[in-house]
Amino acid sequence: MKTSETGDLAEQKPEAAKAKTATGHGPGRRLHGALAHKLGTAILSGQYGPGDVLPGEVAFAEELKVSRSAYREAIQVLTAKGLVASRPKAGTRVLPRERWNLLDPEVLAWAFAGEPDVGFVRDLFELRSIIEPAAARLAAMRRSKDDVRVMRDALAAMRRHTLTTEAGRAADRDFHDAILRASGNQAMFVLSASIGAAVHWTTQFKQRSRELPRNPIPDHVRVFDAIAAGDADAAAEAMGVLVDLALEDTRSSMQHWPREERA
Amino acid sequence: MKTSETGDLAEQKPEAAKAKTATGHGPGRRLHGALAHKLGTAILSGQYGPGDVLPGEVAFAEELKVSRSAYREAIQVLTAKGLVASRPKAGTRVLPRERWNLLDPEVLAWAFAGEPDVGFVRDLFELRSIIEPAAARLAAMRRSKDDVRVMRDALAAMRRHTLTTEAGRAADRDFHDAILRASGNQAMFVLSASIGAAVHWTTQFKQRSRELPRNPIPDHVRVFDAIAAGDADAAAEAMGVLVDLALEDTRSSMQHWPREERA
DNA sequence: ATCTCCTGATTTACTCCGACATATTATCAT
DNA sequence: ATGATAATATGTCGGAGTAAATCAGGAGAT
Repeated sequence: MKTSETGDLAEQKPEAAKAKTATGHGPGRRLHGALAHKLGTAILSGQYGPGDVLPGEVAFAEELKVSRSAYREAIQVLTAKGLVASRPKAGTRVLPRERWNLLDPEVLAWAFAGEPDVGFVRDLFELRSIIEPAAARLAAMRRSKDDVRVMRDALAAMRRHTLTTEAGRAADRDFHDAILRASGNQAMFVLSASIGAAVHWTTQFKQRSRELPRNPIPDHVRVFDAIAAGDADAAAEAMGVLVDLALEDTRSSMQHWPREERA
Repeated sequence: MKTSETGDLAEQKPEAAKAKTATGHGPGRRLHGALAHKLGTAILSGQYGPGDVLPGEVAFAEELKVSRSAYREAIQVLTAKGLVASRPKAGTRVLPRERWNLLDPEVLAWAFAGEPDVGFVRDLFELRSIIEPAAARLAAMRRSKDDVRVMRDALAAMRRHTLTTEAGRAADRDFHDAILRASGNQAMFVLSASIGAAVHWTTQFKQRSRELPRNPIPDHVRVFDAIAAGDADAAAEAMGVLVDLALEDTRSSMQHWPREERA
């Protein structure tokens, strides 16, 4: 992959892919970034639960073989994402889940780094089933010619590569991204980063379990046609079907899909 | 609750409100937190636009009269929220708006710290008009007795204090929070922090311009009754009306509401 | 002569270290 | 039980050294 979630800037640069972007010296990111990833996944995986208090700065930093500065910067990242909070004397403790910015792309990545919580995946799809049809409706009303072109290109790329390849999955993300962008709503487009991540991870899951049982192209074509034609109701309807089918595929590929009741 | 956006931990503590939470020694938060706020608002207000590169660490830290440690920790916070990215030699530059986590509660607070962008407010209400009716629908199907009780209490508090008081606005937030929570969807509840912030700031706006022209209680009662009765369609419908009315009020209180076209 | 590619030099962020300041909790005396 | 006091962990500071990426220069090929 071309580093999709690792925070890289300078995308205005035409191309400088030296193919050896992964320096390989252990942490690809900077040290504090790698630390934040390590601690973030530890928290998301439940290794440190809400209310738990982490070891003291000096002790923990020494245990992790990093300086206090690097450790503190990592903690600031986690604090910014609502995972932990620090106070003098009281130490650094993990906040209740309600405070976590679960829709933050990086947090989402951490959540899917290990075995993802099936309940959370269900919630994400439920959110998709609400957001994306509405976005498709707005996109049908507001899309520009440029939006349509991007969607058409992404669709063609999907057809060419199929979802079995990374390029195909990237095209899938591009397609959904283009719709969110065409909705003309900044706040909604921000969710595309979150939803895109969710789609990415779950698609990977489907991939892992078995061959794709369904050809996703026709569903996408229906959505595209409706948006291109400016038919808002049809776009929303088609997108609703698409998400439902994706949910169905994901559900069947996850062993036991619980209908857990909320506590 | 007091201190809605200031990151306080230890809410499990029964009560330790010393009433002097605002220490008053200038920055209420820690220094790096105050710095992040300062820089964040500067970026959100457009003082530093996307692509701009900030002064070097040493120079900027000295100019701000803080140590490089504090400055760097603040930058890590901004980086975690997608506002900036740093690279050796290249410096620290502001990322394009698309990368900003605009739904992060803290970022939202920074966005509303100055004169808020009317287009962005419109987008937030549009998002509300999509999320909240859907959440109300789910809440009608899944609400527990406890959820209903919380909503009833919040409604009573709203009636008692009215939206002219801070307590009343807090009750309003609690009401909407309770609905999002009752939806039984973690991902959706996370949005309540964002939506709640948006409601808070816009309500404050309405307050600033003139007396509330409309009594919000009846709308809320209709939503509550439908959820309590378990009528999903009625709940979604009532919530849709509520958001539309709130949008109408906000629109009329902002001088010129542009129907700007997207670039 | 122009362009490409490689090489090195400079600038900048990154990491580390040790010390002090501050805030909060816990302890102890009243 | 209440207040002052001490202990402890986070917060802040300043400097030194490392690693990395960009820019400039030069050798080579077109």
